[in-house]
Amino acid sequence: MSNEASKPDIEEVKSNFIYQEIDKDLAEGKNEGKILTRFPPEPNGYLHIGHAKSICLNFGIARHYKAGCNLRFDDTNPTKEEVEYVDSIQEDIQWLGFEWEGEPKYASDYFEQLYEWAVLLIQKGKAYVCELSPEAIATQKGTPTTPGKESPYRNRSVEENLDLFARMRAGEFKDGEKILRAKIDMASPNMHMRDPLMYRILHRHHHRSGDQWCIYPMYDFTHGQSDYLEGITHSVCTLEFEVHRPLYNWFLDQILDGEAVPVRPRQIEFARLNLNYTVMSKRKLLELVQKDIVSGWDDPRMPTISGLRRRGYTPESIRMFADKVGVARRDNGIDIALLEYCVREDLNKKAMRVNAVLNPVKLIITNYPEDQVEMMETVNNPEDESMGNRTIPFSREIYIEQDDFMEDAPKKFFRLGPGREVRLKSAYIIKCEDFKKDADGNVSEIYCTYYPESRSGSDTSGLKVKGTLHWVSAKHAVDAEVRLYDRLFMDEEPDGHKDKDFKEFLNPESLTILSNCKLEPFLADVQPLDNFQFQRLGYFAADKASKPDHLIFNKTVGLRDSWAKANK
RNA sequence: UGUCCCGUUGUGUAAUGGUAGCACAGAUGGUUUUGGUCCAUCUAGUCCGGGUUCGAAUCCUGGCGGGACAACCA
Repeated sequence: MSNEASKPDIEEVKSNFIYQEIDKDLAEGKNEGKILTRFPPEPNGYLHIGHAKSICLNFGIARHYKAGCNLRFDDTNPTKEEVEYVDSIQEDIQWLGFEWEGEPKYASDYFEQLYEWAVLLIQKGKAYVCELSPEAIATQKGTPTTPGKESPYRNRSVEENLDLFARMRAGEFKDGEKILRAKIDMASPNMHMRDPLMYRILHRHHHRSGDQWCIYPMYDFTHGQSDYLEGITHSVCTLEFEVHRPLYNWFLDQILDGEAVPVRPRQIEFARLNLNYTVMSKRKLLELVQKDIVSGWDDPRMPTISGLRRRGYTPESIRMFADKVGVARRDNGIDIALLEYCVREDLNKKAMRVNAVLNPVKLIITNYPEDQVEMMETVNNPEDESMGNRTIPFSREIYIEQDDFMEDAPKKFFRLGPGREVRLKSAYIIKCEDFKKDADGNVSEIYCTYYPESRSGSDTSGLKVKGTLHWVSAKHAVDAEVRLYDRLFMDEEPDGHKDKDFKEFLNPESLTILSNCKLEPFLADVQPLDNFQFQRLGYFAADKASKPDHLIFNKTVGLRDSWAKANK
């Protein structure tokens, strides 16, 4: 596998228990020393940050062992799956920096083989056609603490089962009329071994196989064999599939019938990622999309890969996050602050510093010549000298942030107020002489004088100030819309309440649109998804819909703000 | 009242019979033309009881607590 992720941009972690298990298998000489993993999404929604953990794990294992990782779509349910999802999943994986082995695989490619194996099981007396209704099967199945009852159809002859199953495939029956079940043990303590469904009738168009089939294999009858067919050595998945493992092994045992095979998949489970203040189920995310609670799967408030991308997260930051959350088997709840830390950490080194005033108030430097414009030199990124310098225009009238002025400021306030002095970043030190309020009592204009000898880079004034403000020259400013985001939910675990719907915890202020923002002219021709640090504010990325005549920026994450914290 | 899985600072995660470490979060101080970054310091943990052992987070055992499993979903 050769891909971007093979450049270790972060310390490679290989200490989790899955690596240790693989090392053991290798030491025992299993699978002829081969390693092949796989990422097996169902194309029924967009990928989210929880999938990113799995992707980084599976592709990361492949990278570590110089092996491959397959992408396989587990597309056995045509009622929920769509090509749009197939496409988005591929895009997201590639964006994250990974490359799968060969062509993408599809469980639907194995339908014919799976059908043959189903026939084999019937022939061996290990599967039968059942005609019970879903409700009847549910009651007959028992509960985790009480054994189930055998179906009256359980002991049909092999010939009758073969005939019925062939006619199921031929389309002689309606949806739900008949199913194929494995004949295992209705009293098993493991519910999945109580004669599980193998095939159901679904007269539905499939996104790949079209109308070729009207019976579709269940996931449980598909997954293990798909892994086997592809030669997957380590089938890494989340904990909820642990109880399925005996069933996968049972199917394979029946099919292999004692035959020694070079590679047999070994399933290893790990705990899924939980992030606080959000939900992480495709069903719930789909609901947010369908009910227009968010603008789509890639709404920047969504925990989807596409949402995070649009929000301004980088692939590196998400990989770093996956690395830091680790892999284990205990339930976990990750603090969203860790994700934010990762993106700040990455963007701090990469993002160009620019000036943007989100809530502007005009400031007039009364002793600065009316028509003078000076080009002030400023560093693009103090963390990376190679990013160089640029110049920004300075003039008599500028915009500063409303928050940077207080009429009656406390002693610890290092910004502007009557009689106070501050440095304008990359420009002069100014002193506030006066200000004006509008009819509503809001500060509408601030009047200052500047110290000509305090020019940035050649300051001979000897003046010392505590605060530095960002600013934008009024006549050179470009207008922009800036979208601020807060967490989508106000509760740490919105879907963790038994009697309350997760939507009750939606944060009504999760999106704030600022339409009167003033940016330095450099930002006039940005490309969608370009990352910047708006000096003193945070990291922002141009939205996918941003255009030169209507600039739109999304706030990725704010800078750490010890002033705001101290004032809480 | 079944089977299986899991309990390490607030949150994650290491330590695989031998000094309980790291990261995030939190606190304090220093540097700073971003109240950012960076640097330094601090806070805080092996669920409980018994056993094995020179020695237990680790092995055994009994509790307690949490999770998964009863879709013609994956």
